[in-house]
Order: sequence, then structure tokens, then C-alpha cells
Amino acid sequence: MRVSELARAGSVTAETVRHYTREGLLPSRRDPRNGYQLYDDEVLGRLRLIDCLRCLGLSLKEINRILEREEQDSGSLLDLDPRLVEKLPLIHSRIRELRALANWVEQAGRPPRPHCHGTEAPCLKQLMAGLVPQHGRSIEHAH
Amino acid sequence: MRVSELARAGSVTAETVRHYTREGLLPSRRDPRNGYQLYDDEVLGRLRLIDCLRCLGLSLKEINRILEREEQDSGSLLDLDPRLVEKLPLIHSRIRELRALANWVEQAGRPPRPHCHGTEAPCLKQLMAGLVPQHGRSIEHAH
DNA sequence: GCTTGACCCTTGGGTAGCCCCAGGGTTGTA
DNA sequence: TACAACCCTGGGGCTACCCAAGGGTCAAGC
Repeated sequence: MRVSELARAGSVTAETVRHYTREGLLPSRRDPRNGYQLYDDEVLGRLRLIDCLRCLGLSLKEINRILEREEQDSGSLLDLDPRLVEKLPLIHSRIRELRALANWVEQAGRPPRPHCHGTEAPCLKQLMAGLVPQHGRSIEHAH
Repeated sequence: MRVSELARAGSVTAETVRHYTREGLLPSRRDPRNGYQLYDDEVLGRLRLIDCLRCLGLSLKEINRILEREEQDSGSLLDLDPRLVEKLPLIHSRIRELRALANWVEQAGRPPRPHCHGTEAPCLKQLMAGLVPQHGRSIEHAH
């Protein structure tokens, strides 16, 4: 794959792919004929993983360390990177929030059924209220 | 609530809260005695929503427009902001990816059961492979 | 053979969304 | 009255990109 092909498949811009490549996050080789970057198919999964971890607030440097680390001791997975483990609560709350958001958008996007009472109209306040966990308990984010 | 109280509850830094406030994303009043920022409880949900939308790649400016827009015609929700609707596929694929990630971390974090074959050891490659949708179909992101 | 369009390269200068001081006031607790 | 833990307002710095310029590659079509 070439740059923009990978970018399209991974739903990022070509610039982003180049940036990740420069920073050593995406392995690539060069086409000797023209100097173009070439990527193996498996790099796509790597790209998606990077994008996922970015949205969890990890820096490219941290992500790089995780990828390197997890590739070294590929066999002995006894010690998973603690950075990932401590993100678990965040991941779960993110999932919950995104589900609430998706639900809300779908409800709001559907034309309102006339036989329903106005009170169930999905206004923004309802969504926002649904995003905060009960009793003001805090979620374990750490950007 | 004061700045750092809101920040803790919303799992962001106090700096982030101040930034959003400066940009007009978080409504606040001032304590006349000392000039401190004060926030209503409902602002917490708003903060979480902002964080959610940010992780979907929306800029603060876009988020601001969405919040303003959805607050104006609070009654007539006939026209939901198209920016949100077109993010739906992205949201769903994000959820899928985060679930795969959480699953993987949990599996990898658990100590390996000795009676299982080594082949099921959750290595990074498996995770990355699981992140890319079948047949290299692209996901609809647009950062 | 030449052009056109869609890619690719590198370099260099933005920009958004924060973070992190410094310098100074406020407040609760001991 | 001193300390810790908060708050304020600048202002500079950083990361992760985006974008334009100037120039090469390459297939399709005339």
C-alpha cells in the first residue's frame, strides 16, 4: 500500500500517515524505483490501534513505547504494559458515553412519533445528564 | 463548584476547564467576593459531552456551534445538527474498537491459564488484526 | 509524444488545544 | 500565624498535526 491508500483505509489523512511514519510508529519500506513509502497490509491494524490510543489521551511517545514493548516479549505476555491496564476504567466509561451519544443521535435523528408525549423529546440536557455517572462519581480519565 | 472540583468530577485538568471556560464552552459565574469561577452541577454533563466530541475529532469551535444550536431550538428538535448525524458510523466503529481493546487488555492482564494452548495467547498482532474491519473496508472517520 | 490528473516526495511555516510556569491573592485547618 | 491547598491572570512552550510550495512519477487518453 502507498500513503494515501493506507490513509483512506485507516480513515485518517495522508499527512497523519506520514507523520506517524516519521515518528517511527508505522513501519514502512521504500519503493526503490521512486522513493515512495510502501506499507504491508498488517500496518492498517497498527494504524487503527494508534488512533484508538490517541483518543484515550495517550501521546505518540507513549504509544510508541507500548508498541515497542509489546513486540519485544511477544511470547511472554506476563507483564502487560501498565499504561494500558490503568486505562481500562477510562475505556469502559468511554464506551458507555459513546453508546449514550449514539443512542441520543439516533433518537433525535428519527422523526418524532406524533403519538408520543413531548416530555420524551431527546433534548441536549437529557444527553448531558446521561453522560455523568450517578451521584457525581468521577470517571478515571487522565489526559 | 469551583474549577478543580469540576475538573476532578469530569476527569480533566483544571487547565482544561479554564480553557473551555475562556472559549465560552462552559457557562460560569464569578464569586463576587473573590473572583473565583463558579459552575452549576449541570455543567459536568456538558463537560463530559465536550470531551466525548473532542475524542471524535471535533474542534472546540464545531462543538461550540453544536451546543449553541441545540440550545436555541430546544423545543423543535426537527433538525439535529448534521455534524452529529454524520459522525454516527464513526461512533459505532469507535465503540467496536474500544470494546476489542478492552477485551484484549483484560485477557492479557489475566494470568494465563496453564491448561490452554499457547496459540490463544493474546499478542498485539491479534488485537491489531481485530481492529481492522473485514475485507479492508474503511471506516468513516474524518479528523 | 504530450498532456492531464492523481498521486508521491521534502521543506518549512502555521494552528489548535492544551500544559506549565511566575507572581500574587484567598481560604480552611492547626 | 503559618501552612497547604486552592484561586487568579498573563505569557511562553509543546504536541500533533495541517497546508502550501516546488518538484518528481506514472497511467490514461488524445
